[in-house]
Amino acid sequence: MKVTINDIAKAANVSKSTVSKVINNSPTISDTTKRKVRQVMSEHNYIPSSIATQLAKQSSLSIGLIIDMSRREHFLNQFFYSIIGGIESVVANFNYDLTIVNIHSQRDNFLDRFVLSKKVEGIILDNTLLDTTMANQLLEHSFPFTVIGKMDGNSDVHWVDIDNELGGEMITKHLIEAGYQRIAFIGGFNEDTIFSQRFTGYRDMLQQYDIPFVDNYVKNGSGTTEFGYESAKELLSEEVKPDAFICASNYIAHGVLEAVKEANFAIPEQIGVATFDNYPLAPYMNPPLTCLDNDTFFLGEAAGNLLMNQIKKHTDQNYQHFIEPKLIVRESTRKV
Amino acid sequence: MKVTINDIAKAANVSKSTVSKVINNSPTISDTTKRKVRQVMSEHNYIPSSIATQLAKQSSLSIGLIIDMSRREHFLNQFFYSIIGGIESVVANFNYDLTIVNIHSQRDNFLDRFVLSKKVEGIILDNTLLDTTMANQLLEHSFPFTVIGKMDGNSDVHWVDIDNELGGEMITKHLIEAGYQRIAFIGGFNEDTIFSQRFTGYRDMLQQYDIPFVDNYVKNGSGTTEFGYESAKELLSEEVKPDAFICASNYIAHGVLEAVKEANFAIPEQIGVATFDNYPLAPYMNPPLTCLDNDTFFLGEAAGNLLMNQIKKHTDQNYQHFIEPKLIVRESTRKV
DNA sequence: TTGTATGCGTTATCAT
DNA sequence: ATGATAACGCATACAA
Repeated sequence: MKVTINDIAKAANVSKSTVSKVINNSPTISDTTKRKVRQVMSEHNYIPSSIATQLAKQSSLSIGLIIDMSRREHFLNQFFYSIIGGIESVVANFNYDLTIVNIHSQRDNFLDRFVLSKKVEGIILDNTLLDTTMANQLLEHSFPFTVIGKMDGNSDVHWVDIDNELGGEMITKHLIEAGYQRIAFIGGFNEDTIFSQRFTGYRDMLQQYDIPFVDNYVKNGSGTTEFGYESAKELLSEEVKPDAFICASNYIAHGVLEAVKEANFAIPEQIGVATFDNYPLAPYMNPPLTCLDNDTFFLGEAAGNLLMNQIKKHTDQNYQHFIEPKLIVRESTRKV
Repeated sequence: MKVTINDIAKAANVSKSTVSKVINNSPTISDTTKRKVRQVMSEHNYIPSSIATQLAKQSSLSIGLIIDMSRREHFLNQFFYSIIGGIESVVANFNYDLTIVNIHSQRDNFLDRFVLSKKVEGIILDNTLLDTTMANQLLEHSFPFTVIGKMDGNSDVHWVDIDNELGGEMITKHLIEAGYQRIAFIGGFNEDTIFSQRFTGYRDMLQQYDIPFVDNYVKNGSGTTEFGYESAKELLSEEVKPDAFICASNYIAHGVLEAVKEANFAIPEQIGVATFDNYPLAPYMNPPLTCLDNDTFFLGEAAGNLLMNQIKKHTDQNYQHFIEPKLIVRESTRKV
């Protein structure tokens, strides 16, 4: 049933090294032989064993994307599909493919399972999955890896990240220039890097415009609709209300929208609302929401390129870089 | 730098077959030897080569999930993450892992690339990616595969699907029992299997309740917010308006909601709105939307089990089955 | 241009 | 309980 290179060699009356050379289209084989062998191969429905090739070439031709499926709420989850698409689009050019590696237990040693066992030739993971120790281990083994998300502390680590700080600046600047004066920031927890980076951008931009930073206008909490609703409601009942809200997530934005409408303020005339992370329904909210858009397909591409360059030993002049978000202005912040 | 089973054998003063047996925890090796060898292995930081093991065992320990990334709009994409989670959760139990295989060109022969080359031991794909010819080819090779989505025509094909027809029935029945009489169905194109199955359920349930089927109450078109909006607006301006809308997608639902509010009808008192495919923001719409919920993690699990049973040659009594959707009743259809 | 021999790093069979 | 040796299916250096 199973047909190997030997069967082809016999059937074609050549040696198996000749067959191998035909498979790899070696220039040292005559065209007539190639034709003959190929003929036999297709007659016998022969496809070389990928595993045997891997062993002989000492290369698995696949890379791993490490994820932690248990964290359902993770920022990257919603963009999983497009990130994978981006990664795949580049590794496919090298005939590599992509293995999804889920981390199961706390100390799931995917390093052993995939890296040292040579099951994959490189990995992509996000910065929450990698501490400095592991990064150094990988570097010692000179095992190719790329991090999604900024990594501090080691200038040899290849990473690509969305520029969340810039994003925070952009969205804040937009609101200021649109004419809003008292901008609230309804966000997540400080421990969340993405949140705190965005928050930093917000804070810096206020300063740049000499707008006083009001401690009370910043709400920390879970990224839920309820939290958005409660926060906005609370702020709107104060003496000096905010006139704009920056929401750390769409859920929060929904809650804020509800609260603002309930309090009978007009959006965007009286209150502006902007949110991070554009999503398909954002243009169809009432009013359509101004968002920051992240090109996560491109993020995946960038990560893929960074990794393949390491694998192929191409030098990469710039292996730590940010991807700029894009501001999509919609009705919800068109004050004028 | 690279340490193999031979190095361990020498260092431990045993033969490499002994080392191999220790690796595989063979009962024929004495505990003392095991301890000794394991000691040496960890000292040398030795991890067996996955590729060599694969070749020797003739098993790649991995399965493939075939997808077509170019179809960004495909129904299953939004559930990609949870489907993968479901699949991974079962294959991981067998120490298998999951390779993402993107189909690039029209006639990308993933059959050669992955199936015949033995790069993976089984595949999961959706029914739009597989015609009867290919299914038969796979069956001939007795290559394990599982289809996501119903496959007609061959009783040997393993598949699992969401019961969309039942879903259509459930949502319709709910509306009828909630007191709505004239139920419109705003959907996609008839060529879309998912849509037509749901539509069939809708139609059947009307009949079951002796409610006349009004041709005009069914709108076919793209699943966009615009289409939902226009369709609802049109229907609401008729003499005998519908008093409920079933929406084929969340985008459509958004459009319908807008149109209904604009026409100043009260939801759910005057008009009921229900939609397929529960999504995170559905509970936070205004009003919260009644949805049909599909457990896509479970769908992935089911597909994984169906596949692993084939690979492990466990007989599966029931290898074609539906997953029941769940109706989540929210404010938008609470007429009374 | 083609063939021979050997290696890739394991597992498995059969002795011992 | 352990070891020698032959697979596993291909690639490649070197010889012819």
